[in-house]
Amino acid sequence: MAYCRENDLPLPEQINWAWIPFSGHWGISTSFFQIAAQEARQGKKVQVGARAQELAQAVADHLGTPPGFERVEAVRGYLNLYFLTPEYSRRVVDDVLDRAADYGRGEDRHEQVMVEFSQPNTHKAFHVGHLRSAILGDVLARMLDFAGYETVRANYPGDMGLHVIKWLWNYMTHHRGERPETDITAWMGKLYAEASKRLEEHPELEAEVRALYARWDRRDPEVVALWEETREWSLQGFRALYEVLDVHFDRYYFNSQEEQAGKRVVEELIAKGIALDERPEGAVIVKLDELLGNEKEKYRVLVVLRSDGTALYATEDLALAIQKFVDYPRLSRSFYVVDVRQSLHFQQVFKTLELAGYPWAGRCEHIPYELVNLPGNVVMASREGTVVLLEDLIREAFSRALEVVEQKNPDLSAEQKQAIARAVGLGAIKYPMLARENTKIVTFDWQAALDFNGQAAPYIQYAYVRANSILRKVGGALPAAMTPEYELSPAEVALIELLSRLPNDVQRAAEEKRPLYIANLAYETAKAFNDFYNQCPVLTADAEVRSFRLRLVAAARQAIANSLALMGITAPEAM
RNA sequence: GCCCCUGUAGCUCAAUGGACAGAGCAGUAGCCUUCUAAGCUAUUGGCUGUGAGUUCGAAUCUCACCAGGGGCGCCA
Repeated sequence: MAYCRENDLPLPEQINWAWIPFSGHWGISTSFFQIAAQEARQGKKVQVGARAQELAQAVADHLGTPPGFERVEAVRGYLNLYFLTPEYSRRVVDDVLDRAADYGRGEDRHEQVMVEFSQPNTHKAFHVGHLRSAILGDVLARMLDFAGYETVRANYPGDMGLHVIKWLWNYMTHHRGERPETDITAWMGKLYAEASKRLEEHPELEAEVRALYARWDRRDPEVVALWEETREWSLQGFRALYEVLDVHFDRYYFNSQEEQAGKRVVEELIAKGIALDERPEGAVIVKLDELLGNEKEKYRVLVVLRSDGTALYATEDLALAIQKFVDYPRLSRSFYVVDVRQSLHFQQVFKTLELAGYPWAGRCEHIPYELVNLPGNVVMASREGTVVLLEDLIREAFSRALEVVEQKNPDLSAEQKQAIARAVGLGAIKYPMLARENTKIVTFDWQAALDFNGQAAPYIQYAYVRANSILRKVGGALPAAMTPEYELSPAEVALIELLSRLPNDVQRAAEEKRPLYIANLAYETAKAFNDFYNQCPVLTADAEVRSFRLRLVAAARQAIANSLALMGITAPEAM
């Protein structure tokens, strides 16, 4: 800046510093293309590339080598400032070790946010397609919490609807008195699929289902009692699965509880002139584009109540959105992790609430994600039988991981092997759902899901294990904080640089709701560690080198553990 | 008809508007008396769907088109 002023050059609005994008080199860089381009526009006859390099060189000469930096160079229009590696290395390693499990954690923002995710339907199976919302939502909540937000995790099971009535009908007519044994959710799903099949084969039986729905509407005690009992079975099954997945919730909302409240909200909308009551010929609708004066259709029409007066999903969503802010008045954001097909629906609901005058409506946000399909772009649907049940996937992943650990490390105790198999199997399941854009379809196939090599969670866990193994061999306390006096190898510099990125990437991932950034960083850090592991002996190195490297290994282990924790993946002590 | 998402190596995916577009898998050739080989090294593989535009600079932003997927008044 000073140099520009002195030399009568156009001042850049701000200097954008970026990391030098070469591995093994560590520092910051900026470019001079903008200034050169500005000059060109002002009529000076300059060739932008060459002029940028000229400026970079001039500034490099002007700067000399500022304190804290090792050297400064001008390359192809870029000005690169290389850190004084020993000092920065010490700072990063010390920081990681001092803050330990909190390394990467952001400052407390004094803001409360809610993440609603998972929304499983009771009386149905839990398949791999449902897994994405559970894992994505869980990790978003972990990231937001770690980034410094007070985070409320909410679940919203669909515990009433036609699917439940169908299930109850099938149970009452064919399974009365039966109870689920193990794999509750799979059993519930089986009965639901059976109900769908029966009704498909004998459409005349629909009348019985309708009659049962009417009994539910009257709150017939027998139906209500059976619903309550069987609903609890499903919820119990879900709790067991969440436990295995290490996914937890602070708050449960049920759509059965929002039904009446939703109807009251609709009454209010009608009274305010927002909703149009076309009953009995039509439904109760909100003509959003008309209300907003939009020329082109954008929000279209939201149906908020059926013509027969019964509630829809939208009815309940209106009530739920309100309920969340009643329960948590401080909420600065209310996130909905729901698949992308419901984007329009949520835009409509939030816009309707805004029109109704709820001041927080703009703080609701839908976080869309794409589906998990089967090869050939086949959508998972219980009715079609095109599903991979979560129970089956977990069982397969665990047993496959157990096989591998038996082979790799036969001397461990059976208990240890079980724990490792769980950690590895679960990691292998979660990672592929996190290491891609939310808006990209995940194609599930067994082979890829059970491949423990390459860019996958086990690779990252293995790096952790290797670091752990070195430190275990040494035992005792780490050497005291120190600045490395020897010349660090490129592998060491690259590793330290990656360790330093965690805090920044946590913020970025939380702001953009993209676990992908953490998944990538964790993998890259593990890769850098393996590189280091192969090139830089630790235990056999000279005393001073050994001491610093031990600290570096401990820091790497910590950073990897922290990013795995952010992804809800366990770091095993051995593998 | 309108709107949204996706299109990058044979396959699955990365890449704050910046420096030679990178990984994994698959293929090929190697590395275990040395901190765990679930690892590492080397090598093969690309007009980033097409065409314009903006910019000093585009996989990235804008527009048009092509291809695939999804959503659009009483399903959830």
